[in-house]
Amino acid sequence: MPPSSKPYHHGNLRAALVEAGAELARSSGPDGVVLREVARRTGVSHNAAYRHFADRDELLSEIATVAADQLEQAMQRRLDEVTESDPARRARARLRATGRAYVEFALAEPGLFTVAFCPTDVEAAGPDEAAPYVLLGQVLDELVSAGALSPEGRMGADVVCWSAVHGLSVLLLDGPLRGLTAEERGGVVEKLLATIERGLTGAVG
Amino acid sequence: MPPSSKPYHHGNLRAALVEAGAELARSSGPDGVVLREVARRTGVSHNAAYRHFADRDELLSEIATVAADQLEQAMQRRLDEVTESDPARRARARLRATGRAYVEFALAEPGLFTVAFCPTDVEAAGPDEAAPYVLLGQVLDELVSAGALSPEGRMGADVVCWSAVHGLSVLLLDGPLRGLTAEERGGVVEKLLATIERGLTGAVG
DNA sequence: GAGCGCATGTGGACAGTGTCCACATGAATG
DNA sequence: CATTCATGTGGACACTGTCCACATGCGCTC
Repeated sequence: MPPSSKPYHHGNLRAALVEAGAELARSSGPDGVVLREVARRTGVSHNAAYRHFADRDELLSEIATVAADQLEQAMQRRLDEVTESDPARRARARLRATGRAYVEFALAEPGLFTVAFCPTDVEAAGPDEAAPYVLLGQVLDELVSAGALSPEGRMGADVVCWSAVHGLSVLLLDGPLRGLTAEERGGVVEKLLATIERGLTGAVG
Repeated sequence: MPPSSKPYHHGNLRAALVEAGAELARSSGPDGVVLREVARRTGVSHNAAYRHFADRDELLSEIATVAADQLEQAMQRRLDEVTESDPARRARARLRATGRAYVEFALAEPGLFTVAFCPTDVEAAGPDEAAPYVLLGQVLDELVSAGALSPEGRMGADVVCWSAVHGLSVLLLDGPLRGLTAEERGGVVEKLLATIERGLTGAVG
């Protein structure tokens, strides 16, 4: 039986709900993910979701995973665009690309970005599980391999980088920094990336 | 007529509502600020608030101002504790104290901190109005006066510092970094502050 | 000092939400 | 073919923000 049509009562309701919810999240953020509206869009009665999710929160946290994956993919795309060949310069460029992509995604997909980080209480998993975090860790490891970052400097560098770009994203999104022009935003992002890079490696290349 | 008792229908209902709302915000964050509960706690009927606020959002944004003021006061207190006398070292210490106080407040008062930065749509005011932002700007100016930060480096430094501590606060609060022990948190905060300081000034004192 | 107006507070209503319940349906199993 | 159990339905409840018509009484005007 092809996964299209309706092999069972509805077929893959769970996936359909997550998809509809993600669409809602994209356009309206966490508060836009209304259980009854998700059901409506999936062409199913309210309550149907309760056979697949204990809670609205459980659906939200599933959507959050989807959003985090999209963020990671966006970062990966930007990473792949780096063409620099000198190892140290390459690692530095890839670090900057990571940060740039992060803020870029937040501004391009504010709803998804917000959902990706909305407190969910579910999954007591540490930061190691978050896909974007893993990616950042790899890039920092490259920096160490290239000799641009000392092993001592590597410790906790993840959190420093992440905090900086995440904070900037939030402040630009709905914090006091919204309203900046695209040009101003660009300058601020570069300044932040340069500062972090210099702070971690002691120089900027 | 003393502002106690009830000089008019209720007296200063507006202020009472804001206070009750702030209490709710402190214990339960933005979603905890429920119009009807605020009214209940103030001993007034629901709807009464509508004579003083157009909207729940308008009340929330008033509470946000209160929360921002408390944040600023907490930062100011920590600033005043710096005793270093050498100008450059003093300015650096004060910058670190500012950042430390910011994260400290976020962790100590998560509800108020979140409310202080929840998107309110009201007041299109730029970042210049936010009290904590002004404080940070002053400290950075001290750094320039003390010769520890170049005027070019000063440009945009506000945003860099703010982004870093804000991002860290958010990630520690309900992001993937919650669950860190107090000790781990302390280490991360210091690492972040040192990195920013080195990135801005080129050295760490 | 009497009377009135308008800001202030009240009670009721409505739509919308998340969640619980009892019930319906039908695919898979014996 | 009958039964079972996961899956989906419809109705209900408590709760929310917001709008409405109405009540109340302070402060102004005559």
